[in-house]
Formats: sequence, C-alpha cells, structure tokens
Amino acid sequence: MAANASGDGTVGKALDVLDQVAAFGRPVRFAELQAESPFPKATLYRFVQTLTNQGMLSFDRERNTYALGVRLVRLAHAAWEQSSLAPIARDEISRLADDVGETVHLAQMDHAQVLYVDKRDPERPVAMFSQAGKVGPAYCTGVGKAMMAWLDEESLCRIVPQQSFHRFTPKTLTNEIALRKELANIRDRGFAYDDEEHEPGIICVALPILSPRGRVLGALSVTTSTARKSLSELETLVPRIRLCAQSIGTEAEAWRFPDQISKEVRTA
Amino acid sequence: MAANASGDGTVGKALDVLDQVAAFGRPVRFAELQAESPFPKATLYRFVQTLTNQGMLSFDRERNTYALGVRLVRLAHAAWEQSSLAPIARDEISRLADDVGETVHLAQMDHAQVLYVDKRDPERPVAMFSQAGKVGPAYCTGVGKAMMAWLDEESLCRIVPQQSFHRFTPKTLTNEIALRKELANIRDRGFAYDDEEHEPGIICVALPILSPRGRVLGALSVTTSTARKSLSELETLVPRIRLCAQSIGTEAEAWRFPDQISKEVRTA
DNA sequence: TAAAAAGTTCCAATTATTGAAACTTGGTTT
DNA sequence: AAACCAAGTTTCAATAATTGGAACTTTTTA
Repeated sequence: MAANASGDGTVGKALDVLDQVAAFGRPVRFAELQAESPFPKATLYRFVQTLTNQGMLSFDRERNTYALGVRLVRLAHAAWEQSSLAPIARDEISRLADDVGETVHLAQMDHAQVLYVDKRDPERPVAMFSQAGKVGPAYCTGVGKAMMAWLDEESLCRIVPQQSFHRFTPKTLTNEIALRKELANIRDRGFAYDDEEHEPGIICVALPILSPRGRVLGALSVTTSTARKSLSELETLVPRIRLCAQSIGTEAEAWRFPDQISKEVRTA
Repeated sequence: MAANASGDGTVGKALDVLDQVAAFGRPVRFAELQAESPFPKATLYRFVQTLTNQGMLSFDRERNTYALGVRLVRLAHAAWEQSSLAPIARDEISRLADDVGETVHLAQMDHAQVLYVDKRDPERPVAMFSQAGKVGPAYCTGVGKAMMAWLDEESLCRIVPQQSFHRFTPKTLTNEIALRKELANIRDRGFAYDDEEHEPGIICVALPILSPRGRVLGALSVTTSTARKSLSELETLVPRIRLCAQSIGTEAEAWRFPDQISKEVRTA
C-alpha cells in the first residue's frame, strides 16, 4: 500500500506516483495523493504536472481529478506486441481453446507476480485489455507455479519471499516449505495443478513455456470448474497443451532473434 | 521520427526514451538507441538503466536488447479501466455488434490522433489494422471525423494543423479546407461516414459519444466492406447506433461524476 | 461573510544530473 | 594466438536541476 521508495532518482519517484494513481482505481484529487505521499506538497505537485504534460496522467479540469492517461494505453499496446508472448501465441491459443473447449490463459512473470497477457474463452471472445494486463499471485495459481517450477534458484530466492501466502481457500499453500515441495513435484510431474487453491470450485492444469534452451518464457493454463470437470479429466488434456506450449516456445525463440541467420551468413 | 525534446525535466526525457523504444517495434540494442538519441552516451545509458529497474523496459541479457516492459501492460490495464469509455461501454457495444452484425469500434481522442479503446467483431474478422491501444489518423476515419465535428473551435485549432493529410486512397481528404467543410456536413447530418478514405473497400458510419452537457467523450463506429454493404445500407443502422452512443454518454457522466447528485442535494 | 481547505507559485539550499573520457568486455579480423 | 575494434559500462568534477518550506491565490465549506 505504501510507496515503493524505489530510489531510482527523479524518474523512479515520478513513476511511483503513476502506480499510486493506478492503485486508487478511480480519478483522484491532488489532496488525496498528497495525504499518502512521501513527497512534500510542492514536489508531488510538480510530478503530477509533469506526468500530465507527458500524457501519462489525464487531468479533469471540471473535477480537479487525475487519472491514468491514454499515452499508457498506447505504449502498452506496443509493449504487448513487442515484449509479450501474446502476439506470437495468438493463433496457437485460439486453436487450443477450440480443441479443449475450456478457457485458456497465457501468463508471464512480472517481478513476483503473474501477469496475464492473453485469454481465450471459447464461449465468448473478449477484447484485449479487459483481460490482458491483470495481475495475480504466483504461489496459488497454476501458471505461477508452473513458471516457478522451472526457474533457476537465483530467481526463486528473489520471488518466493515476496509471496503473500494469503489463504484464499482451505487448499491454498500458505508457506514457503509447502510451496517448495509442490514445485519439486511439479517439476517431476511435468505440469502444475491449481486444485482450488485460489478460488473455490476453480481448477486448472498449467504448463511452462520454455525456450529451446530451457529458459522460462511464460506459462499456459486450461481452466475449468469442478462442476464441469475433475482434475483427472483435465489431466488428459496435458499432451495437447504441451504441444501448444512447445510450439510457442520455439516460435518465440525464432521471433525474438530473427537476425541470427544473417549473422551466420556474415560469419561464413 | 526525432525525439520530442519535451522539456519536462528529467522525467520527460526518460519518457521520450520509452517512446523511442516503442517506435522500433522490436527489441533494440543500446547502440541503436544511442545512434538517434539527442542524449550523450552516459546519460542515455542511465535512463535506460533506470527504466529497466523500474520495469518500464525489459532487458534481454542474452541478446543485450531492450524492449518495452510488462509494467506498462499492467499500468495500461488500469488506465483502460479508469480513464477510457471501454469498461462503461462494454455491454452496450456487445449488444450493438450482435444487432448489426458488423464490426464495432470504440475510440477516443489522444492528442491529435484517434485511439481505439475497444472493438467488437461479431463473426469473421475482416483484415484491418485496428485493436485496442492502436492509434490512427483523425482526418480520414469515421470516428475521428465524428469527434472533431463536435469539438469546440479551440480544440480544433490545436488538432487540425497536426493532421498529416496523407492520401491513403483517392477519396482521402487531403487539406484543411476539405476537412472543415466535411465536418460542417457531419454536424448537420448528425453522423460521419468513412467512404473508403483510409482503406480501399472499407466503409463505416460513426457517431460521437457526447456527455449530456455536450462534451465529446469518444466515438462509435460500425465498419464493413463495400463487398458486403453499401453506404446507404449502413446508414439504416444509424438510429440503432445513436441509441447506443447516447446511452454510453449518459452512463459515462454518471460514472465519472457520481457525486453530482449529492452535491445538488446539498446545494438545494 | 468569514474561515478553512485545496491548489499554486517562489526561491535559496541542496542534491542529482550531466557528459567527456577512461575503462572493460566480447567478438572479429589479421 | 595476438591484436584490434566496437559495444557496453563506470568515473568524477562541473553543472543544472530538484527540493521543500513558506507564502500566496483560489475554491469550498460553515
């Protein structure tokens, strides 16, 4: 809830203000920001002015309120296109969702959290930002556990201590030891479950998306409700999901490093 | 193509770097940025480091490339939710798309450009470059013209000179005089056409979304191809679209200013 | 109408930014 | 294998920006 105190100079502080506005989730008055800001009035005021000038915040002069600006939406579209798996995985995911007839999620790690970058719902197709951009906990979601299970120890040591281990349901893993054990199981098994650990009645199977070299790029999950399917029924879909995950991993490598061919030519 | 030279202190300069990276549309090396940056090496280097620390850029240590970071996607989700019409208009647009059986776009102005914030495609996706977060020209799109037609003169004087007036098709309006005349027609008519002005074979009708007080909040369009429908056929949909636009405008006012009722009560 | 709160500006002390240059690293050529 | 080149990274004193207390103006509340 408190500010980051990121330390990254002026730019870091200004970006903290952005997060603060985002946290409100609604247009916010200057005084409201001031009340819980570590910065003195004049400093915060200049930040807010600068960000507004820059289009990162929008100002409603009738109500004197600030909200996140449209420049962010524009930038995010570019971010989504160039640094997420979503555009690469797009067609693969659609096909997967059609085949399995259940909701498919595509996620990546964002610091210690899970960031959903795409979603395919066979019932009703939805627009991009409504779903993409949402964040969730890593320790109690299928995609989160799938990614962590294949991360190197160094990354895990950063990420695991940042988990809240809040008990959402009776089945939520609520401490590091239980999570570590689960991650080992997942690695052995080759995929992760979410057995109602985040939401009662919601289960999923998830697989990591690995680059050919074995780096964790993201994760893929198929979600359903206990009313529709059992975990063992979900498990039968794993080979199909694995196919999709592998194909995305390969494509991602090719897409991100398209110049390796011309480079080899030069070398020859 | 050149940098903004925004002037807004350190923060503005750093944000310019973000735009620069976005403009590449692919992971970019430090040297590539340096080559066309107004900042000296060390300065640019620190910007890029700061932005990476902050999660606004992501760094691929295997390839030494920078891309837009996932924090942007997260922030944009919040921006989309709190400062765009999209969440308000969501259900209305879905219903409209179902009723008319054609692609529906929801757009807002972003400086002098059109920002598409949502899209609903009932059936086969026609090949077009438009998605949430994408920007387009104002002078040759239905939504752009619809918004401009109801803007105050002051805003127009800012926006119109910034139009490129690039000729996309033989029917594109290519100067301010033609555009001004068209805007007057649109105001009289009550809605805007896009008669293959941006893409050959693509036509649409567009209506502004106005607040009850008459402020331009955005625009709504129904798009099709000349192969499917004629302009006059499209025109028959206008009353239905108008209904949708009005309802969104009313809802938006209520949502953005939910306390105006209690205020009137207090005043009375 | 008065009082209080919110929003805005000012300016000297402070602090961070700046950028030329030196240094390190990784890869390519001789 | 050594030398070379280019890309990436760090250093540090001069410079220029940020900082924040306080005063000021505007808007809201009593």
